[in-house]
Amino acid sequence: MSSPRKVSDSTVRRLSFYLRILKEIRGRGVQTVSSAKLAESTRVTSAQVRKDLSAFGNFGVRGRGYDVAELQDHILRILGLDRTWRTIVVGAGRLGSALTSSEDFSRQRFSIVSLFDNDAAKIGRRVGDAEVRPIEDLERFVQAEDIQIGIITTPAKYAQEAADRLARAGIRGILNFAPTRLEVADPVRLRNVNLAVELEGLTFAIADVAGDSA
Amino acid sequence: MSSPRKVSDSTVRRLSFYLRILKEIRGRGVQTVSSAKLAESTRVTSAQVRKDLSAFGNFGVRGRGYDVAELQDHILRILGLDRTWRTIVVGAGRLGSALTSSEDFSRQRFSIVSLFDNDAAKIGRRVGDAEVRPIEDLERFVQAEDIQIGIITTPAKYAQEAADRLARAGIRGILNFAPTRLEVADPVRLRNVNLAVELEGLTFAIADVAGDSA
DNA sequence: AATTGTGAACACCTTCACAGCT
DNA sequence: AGCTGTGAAGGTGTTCACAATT
Repeated sequence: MSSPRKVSDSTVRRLSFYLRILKEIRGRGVQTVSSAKLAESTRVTSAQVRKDLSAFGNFGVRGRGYDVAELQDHILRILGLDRTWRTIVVGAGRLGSALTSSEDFSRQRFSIVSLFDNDAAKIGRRVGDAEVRPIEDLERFVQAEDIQIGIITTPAKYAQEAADRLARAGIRGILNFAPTRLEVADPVRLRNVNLAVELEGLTFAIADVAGDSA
Repeated sequence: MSSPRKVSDSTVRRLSFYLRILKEIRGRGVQTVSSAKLAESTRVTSAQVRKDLSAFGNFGVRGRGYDVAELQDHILRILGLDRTWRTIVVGAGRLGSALTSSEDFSRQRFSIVSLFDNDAAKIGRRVGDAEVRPIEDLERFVQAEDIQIGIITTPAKYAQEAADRLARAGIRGILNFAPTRLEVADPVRLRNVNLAVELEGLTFAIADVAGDSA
């Protein structure tokens, strides 16, 4: 619906935070919110909030602020959360299983439909509502079940193969937790979460005298 | 050891990537590496690699490049990985348990010594080498066992209490997986990993026509 | 009176390009 | 000849500050 020129990753991340605040204050029955109030709750400046939002439209009313429900709907649509995303997890280890059962996913509009693994011992096991299937069935399953998102939680050595299978099957986005750089061809979107990098960022900040908490 | 003025978060993240590449090529017996080679493997420019490294010292040799083993040692020290970090997990749910057993942690210099939970049913349970203890024992344990890092994997509503306990006990850094903004006072370092934000960043990129894969 | 939307200023980060060292 | 280290240029993201609007 929207067609912004270029939106920074930081802006998109902040939209997620605004959304969380909006949900909370909407639950308290508040009708209207100012950029200053949103800024306070998310630890950014009010100008930042207004710039972020104005990249997608003029959602506010001068002198009054933003309508909470309306703004929430706008951001949901911008982030593509006005629909359910059919998702699979590749790698049915502890992390994959934990994510599958996580409330973060089910409470949002993400439905984890199945897990895949190459370990015969895990096939058929149930994790929440999903079942673990053999990796060989991945392509067929993605196409038959109209899966849009794949989450990779395999060991690093299998992650590229997982990405290739997902890409071949026509997946639209990949969230990669394996500690390795993946190659994916153009229409597929890739996002990485690397736990070691986060921990090392923390030890750097602790070990060093410099830096500032975030 | 080093005392750089100000180092950006992006630089620190890239150091983690360089480290991974260095480990790999060192394993292959390579002695020397150029910024161009490091850049190629990590998808940045060679100038970026040199700038990142030069913030901490002159590690390279003009005309020759960087000594692989030496550079690895430097980065390990910079990131505070030349020691073992005693760590606890607060929230012994699926995610906390998965992280505790994760190779990412044990393979690096992180030792997860114990988990804490407020659910009586979980107390005493073992996860890998660690045992789940009651949350009330946290402060005493952190001090007695000289714990430096706390990982929060509780539900959002308990996360601030967990952070307060950790801070009170004198923890040095917190890695927070709970989807909420935590307040921590000054000497404590905080880093957040928010799975919902990552997923929403992905759906934004898919839903929208704009953007570029990363 | 309050608060948005935004051009301009500012700060930060990345890339260029080359002098300097081996 | 090859490659680093870095000042300068270029680019991107953030904050300021104020005109516009209710």
